[in-house]
Amino acid sequence: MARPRQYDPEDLRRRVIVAARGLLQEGGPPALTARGLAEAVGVTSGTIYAQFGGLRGVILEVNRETFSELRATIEALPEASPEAWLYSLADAYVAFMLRRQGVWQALFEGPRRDDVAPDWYLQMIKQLLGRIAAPLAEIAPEEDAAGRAEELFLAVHGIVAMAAADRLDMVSGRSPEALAREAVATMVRAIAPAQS
Amino acid sequence: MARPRQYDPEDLRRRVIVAARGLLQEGGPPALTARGLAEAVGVTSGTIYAQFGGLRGVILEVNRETFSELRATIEALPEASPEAWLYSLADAYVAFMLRRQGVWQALFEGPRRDDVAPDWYLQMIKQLLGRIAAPLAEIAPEEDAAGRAEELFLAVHGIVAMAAADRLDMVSGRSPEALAREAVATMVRAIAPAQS
DNA sequence: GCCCGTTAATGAACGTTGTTCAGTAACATT
DNA sequence: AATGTTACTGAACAACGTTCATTAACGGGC
Repeated sequence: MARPRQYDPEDLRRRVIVAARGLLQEGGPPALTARGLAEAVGVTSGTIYAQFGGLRGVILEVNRETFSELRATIEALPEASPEAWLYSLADAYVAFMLRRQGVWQALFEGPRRDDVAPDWYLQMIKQLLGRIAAPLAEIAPEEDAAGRAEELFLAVHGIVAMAAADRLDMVSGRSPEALAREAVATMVRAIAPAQS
Repeated sequence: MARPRQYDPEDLRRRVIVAARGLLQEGGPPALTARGLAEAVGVTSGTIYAQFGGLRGVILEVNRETFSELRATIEALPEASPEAWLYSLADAYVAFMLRRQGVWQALFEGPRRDDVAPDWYLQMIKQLLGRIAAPLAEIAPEEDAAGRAEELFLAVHGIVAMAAADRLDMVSGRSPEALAREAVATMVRAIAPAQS
């Protein structure tokens, strides 16, 4: 009852997202333009608007995948003692960002003051915080693990955000990995029960 | 030997910077457009380009003032014990950002990968780090105060950056002030000599 | 007194951006 | 065959940063 789809919509979505990630990766957020993306995929910008509702929609889907991969990466971390696991999480988190700097920048770039974050955004963060809280609770049962997890996450976020913007060297000569590990160490030292 | 300046260049620079801060403050970085700024000041965009070399130049001057005010704010903090001073620094830092969210966002927005930060940028950060390191050194003389200062700064930066982007509520229900103070507390607890 | 060199400032233009939407093309149904 | 419905195009729009030919207005040289 209609013109047949020239592109399989599922396939098209995938190709758009892949192309968008490619553009972000090599040129950062400014490289992700509607026309450039359309050309890379082989359609016109109008088609992308029909499918995603705009560039923000595309970025949102890219971010969804990024978060999803981050979760998978974390789930795949080998089991270890609570403390050791926190270190490997810090390492993995930094490495994850470094391997996708351009895409990572899109995660935090330009959220306008009035747009609401989708639910899955919040859920992903909540899940990540839970993953941090668990080992902290084991290390120091009498501490507020959830609160400490927020704190540790934000500390590492500060490091990673600076590194993602290529500005970490303004603050420190150390590598983001070293700084992230130290943030973990500091938290552990602060909450570990005194072992006189 | 030439057309007289229609505007006192010094006065013009001031008016441009003030207007730019106003636009940033009420609409964030997207509100700072060449034409909008020119109209707000009462000149044409070409004049701004002649004086500042472009929008980046204007933002740079705004940032210089922001940094300068931040330094002044910190210098004006009342003397106190090392630990108490760190808390008031954390408070002042958060309050400073909250009172200038739009301007603050411009500090970290869109530095392209290839542009170098001016010297005074680095100097301001170095100075701030030094101000953090001094009380840390008093609290824990045997620690690497400079390294710890970097660490604490980055932890607070993570909090403040999230809050500046109106995204802190995705991570924590607590206020940025509370989180920043806790970051200080954690650092102090981690490095304070064991007092058993 | 007149002209001219020099500089300040304008504002029209260029290219690119996100976004929209009237068209067009192509199939399913009647 | 005619019609309805949908997918897709691509031209258009407004706004952006930026450039630069043009204009305006003065001091100094003849």
